[in-house]
Amino acid sequence: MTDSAKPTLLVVDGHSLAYRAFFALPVDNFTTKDGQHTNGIYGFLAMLINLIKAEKPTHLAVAFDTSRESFRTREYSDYKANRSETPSEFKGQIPLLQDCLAAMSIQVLQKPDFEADDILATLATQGAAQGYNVLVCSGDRDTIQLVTDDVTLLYPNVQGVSQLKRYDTDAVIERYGVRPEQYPDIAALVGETSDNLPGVPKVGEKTAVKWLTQFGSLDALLDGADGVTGVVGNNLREHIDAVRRNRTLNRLLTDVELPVTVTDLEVQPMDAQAVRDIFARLEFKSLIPRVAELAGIEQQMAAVTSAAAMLAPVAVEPSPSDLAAWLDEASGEVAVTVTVDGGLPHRVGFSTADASAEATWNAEVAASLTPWLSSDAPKVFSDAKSQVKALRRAGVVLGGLTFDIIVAGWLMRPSFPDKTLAHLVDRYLDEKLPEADPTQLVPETEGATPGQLSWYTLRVAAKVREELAPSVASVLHDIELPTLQALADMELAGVAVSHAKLSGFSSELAERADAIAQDAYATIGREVNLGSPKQLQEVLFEELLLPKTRKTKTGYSTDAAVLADLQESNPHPFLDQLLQHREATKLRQIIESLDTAIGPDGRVHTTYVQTGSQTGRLSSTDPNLQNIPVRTDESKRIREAFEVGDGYETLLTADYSQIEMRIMAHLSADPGLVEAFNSGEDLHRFVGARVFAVDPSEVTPAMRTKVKAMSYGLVYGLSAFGLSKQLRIEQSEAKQLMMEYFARFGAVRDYLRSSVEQARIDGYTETIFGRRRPFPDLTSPNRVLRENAERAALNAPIQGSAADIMKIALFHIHHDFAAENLRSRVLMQIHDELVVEIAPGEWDAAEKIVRERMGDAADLTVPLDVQIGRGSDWNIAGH
DNA sequence: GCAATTACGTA
DNA sequence: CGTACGTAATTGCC
Repeated sequence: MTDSAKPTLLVVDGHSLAYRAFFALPVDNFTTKDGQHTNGIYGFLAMLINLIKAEKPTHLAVAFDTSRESFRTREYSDYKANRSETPSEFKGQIPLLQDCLAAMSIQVLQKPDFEADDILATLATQGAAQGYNVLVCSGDRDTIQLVTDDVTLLYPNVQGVSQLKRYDTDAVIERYGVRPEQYPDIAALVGETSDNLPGVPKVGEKTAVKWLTQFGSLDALLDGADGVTGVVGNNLREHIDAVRRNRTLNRLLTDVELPVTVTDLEVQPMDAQAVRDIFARLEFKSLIPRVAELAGIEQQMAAVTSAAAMLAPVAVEPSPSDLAAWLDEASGEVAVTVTVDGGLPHRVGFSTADASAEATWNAEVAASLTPWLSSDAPKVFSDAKSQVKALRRAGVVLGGLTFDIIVAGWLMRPSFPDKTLAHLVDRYLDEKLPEADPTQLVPETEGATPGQLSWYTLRVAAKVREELAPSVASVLHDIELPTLQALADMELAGVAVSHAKLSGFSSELAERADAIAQDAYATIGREVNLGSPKQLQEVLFEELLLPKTRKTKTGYSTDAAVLADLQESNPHPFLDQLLQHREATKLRQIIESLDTAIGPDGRVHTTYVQTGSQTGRLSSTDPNLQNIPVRTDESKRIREAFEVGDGYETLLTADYSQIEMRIMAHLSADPGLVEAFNSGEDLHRFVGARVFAVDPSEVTPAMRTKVKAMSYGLVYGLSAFGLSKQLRIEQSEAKQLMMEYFARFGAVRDYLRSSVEQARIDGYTETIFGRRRPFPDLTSPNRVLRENAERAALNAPIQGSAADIMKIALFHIHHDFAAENLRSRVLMQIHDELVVEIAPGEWDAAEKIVRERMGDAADLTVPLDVQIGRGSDWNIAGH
């Protein structure tokens, strides 16, 4: 029992426990999508969390070995020499584990030349002397010697680390028959196989205990060794030096000099955001709430000493005219929050540095506030787009949008999911946004009102601005905020989709899928769920006995590439039937989701997620209009359902051709590639002619396919292995192709190399327009993480610059259409393509704007080529 | 009911 | 062992 009046010090041997967890947990179940093994980290943290929860330590530290070498190996070179090489899968986990502990504000201690247990011994001794209850958690038996009335050992059971056994003095006596301080004497006599310390032959615990009880101490035993009879007595006399050596080596040091004292180990509040970040990276979803629970306890404790968070002022609710007058007089920026109900404004709230006000949206409020809302008076929002849309539905065109904290937060940290005001309040203000609990009918806590939300928004904006690099700020103001307004209008406009065209096709595909399924069942003689990879594996690899394919986490892959390979090596009708079934059902899925998304206005309104990618691209959801099939004949029928809407004349599509390769030419300034784009020749033909040293007219389709794959692959960091795989050629041939390619376009390789190197130095990549993406993993000692980061870093400036260019073109077009009073409007953006709905009589004017704005969006050393199409539906217009 | 996994559509 | 996304179905866990 612990004395609750005393503080509790918990010291943990990180290395030995993580190592046990590593072997106890199946590595297959603990691997991130990046390939990082996490079983040791996970097992250790799960144990530590349970331990903290159960023991509630007031002071805490985790110690690590720095390497296998220590003063002990210098004294006895065979110490631990029999241990097998530490698996590399484990080694890489230790730095990540230490990152986790740092995020949890847990003190990590290690010291060259000493083992973790020496640090534990030193801290335990200090702690006990200073009146702490001390808990030592270690997987090394030598720590038994530390147990006293004040020091308890927590030792893992044989299996894993989930169960810890408590050793106090009585428990040690019960288990080993001697007092804790005598345990090293026993160990010295018996020896420790795991440390490569042989003891006295034929002497086990029983004999050792008997001797010690008989002689009273190890010294007395060794002095009186001549009096010990029998074979074991002879053995003892012969191995007396080994015993002395063992006893020296297994004595833990209690006077290691450390940079901290026990009082410095007081439990600190966790950095909640850092914990979430690193746990998310390691994909420890289930651990996050468990840590949060702990953090809650700690924050309560910490709150006693730290100042209470500022409380949001109660917003006043003035008359509409007073509110408008107050806004007009506001000197600086005003934060605005519009709550939306049924797509329309419901409540509006405003906050300046020193006051907040709010109102319920109605005709009178709308009339009073519209002039200010549509003016250039500076306004800050949190996630403006949905609010901009609501206002626009109410007839108000928002002006003066100068900051959006969600977009700005994303620009600074595009990889982190700070997608709500609450996240940002947490991260930048270190406060909790009051939120109503949606699971409770009568919430215990009130949610913040719009005025209060604005107050938080304004304060977050100030913090975010401080951290915003100038180049990123310019991306926000010059690209993202204008784009936001254009996106709002695109979403509101939607695109007309014909239910009639879709529903017929859908049932046709359903019938086809059904028929294929029946054939497939006949082929294999039973019914299976063709949508279940698990059941398919049984059929393919156990019943049809086809060769095993690429491994996945849960078995063997059955994806299309794998099935195509199988079909080639082991042709079987089932494979084809499965592929066809997949194709039909997938197509039907897409059609169905599209069909159900058609609104009462006959149009589909997607949502563009402006913060949806790490590179600067948009993403599209509910439904995703950026992955509508295009490659096959069947998919054309889907695009035919995207029609010009009532009151409009035709659709226009405009796409950038080879924009990423053009950006590559610009950034690398490769003379060959620049010439390719300035020559007017087909890019792949031109490149093929150079690579294969033939005349452009002699470039065969096969040659063109190869250089095309190579060119596109470059942008993604493709390897010779990947290239050979894709082109189904020998790796040696792929290697040769890459050599020839770089011999002719060497500046491309130089650029790619130097851009990754620069990113390693800076810690981030930057697009032509200054958009940044951090890459902390470029310096990771973990090869998987590092190489993944290198490929992403290679791609980010190219994909990101293309996204910048498209956004610039988009908002310019949007702006020009309005400025020239055209009714024509942009409907969709598919990364390098725009779809525009042209009002009657406006083709020439609209086409000119689109062509010029896209062509002039960036000033590169190569031209931006824009392809324009026209037609009554997306399929026709897209040609 | 939720999360993980697999597969697949786009640029 | 190719970047960036979103969706849907199955499956296993809580």
